[in-house]
Amino acid sequence: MTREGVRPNGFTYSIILTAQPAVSPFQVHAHIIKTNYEKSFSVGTALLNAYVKKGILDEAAKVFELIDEKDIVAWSAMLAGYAQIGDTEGAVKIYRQLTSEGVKPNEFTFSSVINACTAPSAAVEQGKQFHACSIKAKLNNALCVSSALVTMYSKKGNIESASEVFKRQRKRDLVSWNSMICGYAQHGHTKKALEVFKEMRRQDLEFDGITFIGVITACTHAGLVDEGQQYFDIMVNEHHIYPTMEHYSCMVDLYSRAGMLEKAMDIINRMPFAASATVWRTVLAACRVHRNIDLGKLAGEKLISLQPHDSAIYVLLSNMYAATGHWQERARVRKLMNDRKVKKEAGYSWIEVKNKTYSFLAGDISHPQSNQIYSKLEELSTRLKDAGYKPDTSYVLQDIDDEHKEAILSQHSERLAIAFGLVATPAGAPLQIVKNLRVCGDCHTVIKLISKLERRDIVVRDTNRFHHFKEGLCSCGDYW
DNA sequence: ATGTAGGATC
Repeated sequence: MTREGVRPNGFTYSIILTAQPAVSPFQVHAHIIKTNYEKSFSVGTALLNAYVKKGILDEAAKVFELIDEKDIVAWSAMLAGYAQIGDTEGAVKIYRQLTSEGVKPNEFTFSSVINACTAPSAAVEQGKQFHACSIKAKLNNALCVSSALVTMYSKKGNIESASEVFKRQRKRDLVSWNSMICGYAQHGHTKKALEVFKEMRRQDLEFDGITFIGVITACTHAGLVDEGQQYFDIMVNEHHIYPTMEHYSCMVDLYSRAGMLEKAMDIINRMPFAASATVWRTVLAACRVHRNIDLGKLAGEKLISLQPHDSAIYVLLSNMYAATGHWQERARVRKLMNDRKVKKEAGYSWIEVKNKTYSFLAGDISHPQSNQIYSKLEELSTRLKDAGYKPDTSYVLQDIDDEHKEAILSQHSERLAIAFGLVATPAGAPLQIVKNLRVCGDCHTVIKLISKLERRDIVVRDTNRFHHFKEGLCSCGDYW
């Protein structure tokens, strides 16, 4: 077109920027600058969105700034960019700017800003506030807003509100149903997840691959191995949905978590893809739990070759060697880690108290109320022991004496966060904790006891799922 | 004729 001397206009750029597979936004950007289309809101929005899809957010923000008259579509596109990278503060800032300039948010705006509130570090209250705003704007019933709300509430640990939003929906589409199934699945509310699925069947609705990811995950979290396999078969044979890598990952997780590692390997060997890092990670984690050192070694080495800079892999592998007393192997992995300058990700826990988020590292003493936190932990320690608790030091994988191990356990980040929650909130108030790693077995035992001793409902979200602790028991039934 | 949205396993 340009060779024949036809000048592109705004439509040309918008169309080419949304073409699939995506073209390089940098290249088109150059043409846009040359022909002076940077200020156009439609071209600018398409361009910034192209940068967002590539994850280049600062470039997207620069493009956004240059748009002359930013309409709600341009604002929403920028907001969606921040939401996509999980930058809650950036998204909230954009929302405030657009409303203060008198621009009226639409359903896309709310859907994105609520989506931005699903980030682990975002305060639960934040999402709730945008829910309220969407009600005021009469946009809360839009499909994309409702499903964003269901996902936000369930990811923030509030499955009751998620299901409330879902129940009140008069109109639903596939995404609405999938959001609810996946929410229940992540909370380990297997029965409810399957009930929602059954309701879809009763109404003769269409499913897609994501529906079954939710359903199989629900089975995984309850150890329903046969049922999980049945749903996979139904998906393939009755609904002719072609399983993706993600489905095979779920199946490998289903079997390996239940300790059926041979069956898991069978799937890996027979699936039509090379196993992804996710698959091997699942296997490795299960090998650590079920103490299968040979397979763990295989999975660990595969993983290290696939992702040589992922610290979590080295940690899992070295922990497995430590847990089985293979100290030489453990030293080898640690050395590899040092040689490659791979640093372990620190374990963090967050707790929200009065709309503020507090974060804790293991052994953290930086909090202003540190003294109170540690004396609460002391007090709890005595009461826990009276209640029959014995620390399980096998979760401490340093080669040190038992007394030190107990001290390390007692200062895990989730315990500090809970102790702070106990002293900083009124008696009986529920606590919500978020953790960036998996909760350890000993902490799991302790939190169950604390929920009983202190009469508190405690919800812990780790990297895998939610644990609802209540009256000495956990919703996961000790299977996670 | 063009630009913005929600649901996925580790």
